[in-house]
Amino acid sequence: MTPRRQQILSTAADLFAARGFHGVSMGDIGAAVGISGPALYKHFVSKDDILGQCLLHASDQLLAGARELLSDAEAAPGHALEALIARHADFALDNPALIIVQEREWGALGADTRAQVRKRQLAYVDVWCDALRPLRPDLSATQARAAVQAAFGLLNSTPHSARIGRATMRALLTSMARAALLP
Amino acid sequence: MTPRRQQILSTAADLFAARGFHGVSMGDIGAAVGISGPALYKHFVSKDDILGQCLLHASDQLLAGARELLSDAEAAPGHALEALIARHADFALDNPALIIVQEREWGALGADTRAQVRKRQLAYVDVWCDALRPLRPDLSATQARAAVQAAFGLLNSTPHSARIGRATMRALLTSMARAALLP
DNA sequence: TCCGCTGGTTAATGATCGTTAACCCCTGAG
DNA sequence: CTCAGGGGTTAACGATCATTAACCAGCGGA
Repeated sequence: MTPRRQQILSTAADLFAARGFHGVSMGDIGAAVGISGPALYKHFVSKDDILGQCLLHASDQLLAGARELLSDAEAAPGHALEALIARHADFALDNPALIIVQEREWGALGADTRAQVRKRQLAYVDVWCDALRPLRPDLSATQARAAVQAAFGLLNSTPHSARIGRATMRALLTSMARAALLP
Repeated sequence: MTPRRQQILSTAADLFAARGFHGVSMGDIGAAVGISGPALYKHFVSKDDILGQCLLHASDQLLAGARELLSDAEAAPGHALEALIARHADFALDNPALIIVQEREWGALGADTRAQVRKRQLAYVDVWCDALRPLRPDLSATQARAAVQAAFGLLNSTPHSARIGRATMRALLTSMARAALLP
């Protein structure tokens, strides 16, 4: 991927996170990267395409990171969930815009792209559930999914309140998520 | 407030939650309540006014509910936080649209209305912090705020995953929030 | 009975938006 | 040297939107 494309995607994610997909115009995105409106069509086929690439990229990163963690040999069953929490917290702290856009704008996607993103998101939740259920045999499968989603909500609250140093916030979020998920 | 106004506000909140403020037209809102576009101006001065009333109503309900709880005599310092958690969980389960709109669209408000909503939200966070800090003297004031925001993220995750019975979800969310906030 | 208000209607206006068209400059390979 | 194509530009088109204008039906009180 050319650096221009990456710059556009990153800038667009920031704008989408701040004002919502429909609240950002092609002119806004272009201006934010120093070119002007229609020039974006040299890099993306449409505005929806830009959003789609943002979300595909985000869900890809999360899922790939989680899978990489689990295939790393030292996955003592107790440490898998701990590692997932830490990795997710880092991602949320480093990419607040992607976090916001991913949880907010998936409904604005075309059916095809939405299905692709949805598949990655479900697979990501599955990875978490596989790590959680051995530690929480009291939870049914659906309850485990709901608990994982709630933990995401906790970890993803980062963008809404960033008045604390990054390291402190990381420690706070990870310890809260651990306490919320483990009995 | 006339019932028509309430119907419009509730319907608009659902639409805003589903497609975002800029993704909903006045025609959409009108059609959803059985009247047509411009008729809405007989009840609200503008589209931004509709959003503003939604958010003012939501933040008012949350804050008033919390204050009512605390003024109820039996506020044993340990039970205040517990009651806040339960009340917030109920609100989130009963008004998912208001929860979504409140955390998503406050940036689309005019400066004046945004300030009013912001004041209520900050006051609401303060009520929580006052209930939390006696139980967690290890947290600084800013850390306590961040922890409370994270708990909101957890409790507000309801709309994103409602595949579980209401009672079960309520029990799960409240126990997770309690575990996340208390040592 | 008449009158004014409440809550509707459709048509029109002006702005904005996504997208396309037509054109241009630069640069690097042959 | 040339010349093709990548990456820009501005102008124009059609759609959609928020908002206003003009009009109208029903109804409660003088």
